[in-house]
Amino acid sequence: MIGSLDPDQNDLEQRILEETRAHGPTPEAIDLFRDLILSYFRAHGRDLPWRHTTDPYRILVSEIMLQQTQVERVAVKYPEFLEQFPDFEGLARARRSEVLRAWQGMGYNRRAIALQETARRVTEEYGGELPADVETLATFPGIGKATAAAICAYAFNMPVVYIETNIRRIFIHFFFQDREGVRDDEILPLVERTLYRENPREWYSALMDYGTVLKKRTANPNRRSASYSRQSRFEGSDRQIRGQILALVLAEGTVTEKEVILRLCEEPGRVKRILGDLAREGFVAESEGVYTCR
DNA sequence: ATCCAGTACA
DNA sequence: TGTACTGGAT
Repeated sequence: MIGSLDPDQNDLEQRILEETRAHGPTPEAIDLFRDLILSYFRAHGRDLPWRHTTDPYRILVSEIMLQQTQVERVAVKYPEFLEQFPDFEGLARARRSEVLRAWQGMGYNRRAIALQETARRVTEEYGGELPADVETLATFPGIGKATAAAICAYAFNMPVVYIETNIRRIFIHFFFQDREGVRDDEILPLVERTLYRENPREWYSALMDYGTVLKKRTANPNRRSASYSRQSRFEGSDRQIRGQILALVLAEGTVTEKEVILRLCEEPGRVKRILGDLAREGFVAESEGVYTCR
């Protein structure tokens, strides 16, 4: 049963909360915390497609997909995408329109362009081998500090220290119980101290799963993060229009600006502007008033 | 309404 | 430091 803790895990959680509340992140609290996260994972860890591989390409694809997209949706797209684009070379030489088509439904379509660009650079500049260090990985488009570190943990089992939303939620819950405005630079030393160095890959998988159950049981602790901010409305946004235009181009193959304006029922000036944005960002190419996606 | 294994750019 | 980016689930 997802979202439930065994009685002994529930007990562990209470002891950690009491210990940190009374004395802060003591060595004892750190030990109990590590026990809890690992015992939960070993009893209830999720069986996810990207946990059956350590292939750097496959880990990269999973991490890019998982940026701001729910696990359940990625779990559906991921195997399909890998079947169509099985390795760096296959993705590098694919048509952009095919990559975007395969990405449809995931959102944040620019990730697909960035991922293909990364695949091309890996094949052309790195002999088809994904570099195994955080600094180099962060030079690729669409790969920032968090994704670079995650790749190092999952593909290369390196003891990296990083923060993303599940990690943030867990550490705020356990170690910053009565705090507001918790900054990431306050959390990072605790990520470092708690890291299970015997197996970073298992440790970070375990953190992801505990973060997920915690979300189900508590008011989101991330609202007490300094980096928390609400996101803007989607309905009626440029983002929505962008998605609609791209879907139209992918469906039709080629469209004129006039056709796009006609089909969208939006302010013509707005549609023109967004179409221009999409062209600049490489989603579509314009030639003599006709837009296509190669 | 909220928010999801964030990144890039102003 | 703040904001745009996508779309679906709850």
